[in-house]
Amino acid sequence: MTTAKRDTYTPETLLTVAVRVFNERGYDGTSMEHLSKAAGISKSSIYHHVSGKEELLQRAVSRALDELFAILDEEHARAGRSVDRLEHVVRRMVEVLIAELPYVTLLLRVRGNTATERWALERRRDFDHRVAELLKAAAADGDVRGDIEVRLATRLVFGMINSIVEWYRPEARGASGREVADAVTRLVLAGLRQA
Amino acid sequence: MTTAKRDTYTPETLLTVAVRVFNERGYDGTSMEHLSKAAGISKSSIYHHVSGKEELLQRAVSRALDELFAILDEEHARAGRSVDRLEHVVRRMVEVLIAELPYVTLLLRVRGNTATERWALERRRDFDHRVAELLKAAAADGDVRGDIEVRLATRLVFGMINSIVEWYRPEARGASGREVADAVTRLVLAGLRQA
DNA sequence: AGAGTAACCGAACGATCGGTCGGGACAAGG
DNA sequence: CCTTGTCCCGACCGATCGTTCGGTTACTCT
Repeated sequence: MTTAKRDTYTPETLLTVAVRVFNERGYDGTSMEHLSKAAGISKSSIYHHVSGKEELLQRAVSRALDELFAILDEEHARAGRSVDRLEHVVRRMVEVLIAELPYVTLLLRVRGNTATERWALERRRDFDHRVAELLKAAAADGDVRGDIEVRLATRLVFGMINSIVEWYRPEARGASGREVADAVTRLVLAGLRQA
Repeated sequence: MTTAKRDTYTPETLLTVAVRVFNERGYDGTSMEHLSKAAGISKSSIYHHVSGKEELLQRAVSRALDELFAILDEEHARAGRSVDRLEHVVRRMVEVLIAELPYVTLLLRVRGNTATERWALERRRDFDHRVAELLKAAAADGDVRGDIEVRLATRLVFGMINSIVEWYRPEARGASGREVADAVTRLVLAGLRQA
């Protein structure tokens, strides 16, 4: 029983199209008409696969959040010196962000207009706090410079990492995911580590 | 002839309200009904002051762009060693971003759905290129590390700076504008400068 | 007081929004 | 062959979109 169906849409394949359009036009700027044009099926047919526009958003941001939270469960993020665990998390965040680029992009742009968006914002805050605690622990160990506030540094580092979604394009072979992860890790840790 | 009118709206004061709402709900997610509620006047009254929704966006992003471009004309951005001019521009970008927070926030979120948005994106790209050339010159002087591509570093630095709009709130006395500018400049330059 | 005008309003415009509905095309299984 | 269920469609729903319009209020100037 292999998946030998006709080339028809599933909720997953439809999501791929929807997320692309959401990122191009913004979630609010995307109508179901836009989605139907991009998917090549009628507007009403979309409702055969998903309950509506918001379910597509929910599926997309959930996927991104799950991948990000999974980083914190990895071995190198749980054991070892705090500053090294932080380095691992930073590197993996960049890698996940690039591997799941459209989904993370959408996640980082939600504004909180609907219940789904507010739920996503809340989970994002949870994740941020977990990483902030890592940086705080590294500071307590004396492994990062003391002349920049931990809270401020966390936000700036997140800002740099998250900004990748604004310019990274996998098709344009400017820099591979690994190269970007290297550069970010080097730049951030060089700026943070105790001289 | 001082401006001793009644407390009535002008295009400028209306813009202040509109930009606030745009940032809360997103431009596409904001209806003229939302604006009228926030401004305390009727929907149709808004059209007495401005030609429509898009003019408000145009005024806002123009203001942000003008302030940013003005940085490049400042003396410290035009004379001296490239790496020092870069440091000055980075610091001033943070300061302008904080001083004109709502306007720059809106600018950084345009997606390109309308002609106005596409024009804003183009001017932003111009600004980015100007700063990238500064970093390139500093690299040619041997003042910044050579193991990170200039193009990549530019984008990451812009990412860190621009991310400030996502969390900085002037009313919450967490860190003053100057403190943030200090931290960013230190973090960025420590990561960039040749060891 | 009267004229002029800036500021504002409620009602309504056509267009588009997200979503619903009844039914048709088509492949699979008997 | 006929049923069954998946997949899809055009037509349409009430609501809301950005915008327009005719008209009223309220302030300024003479």
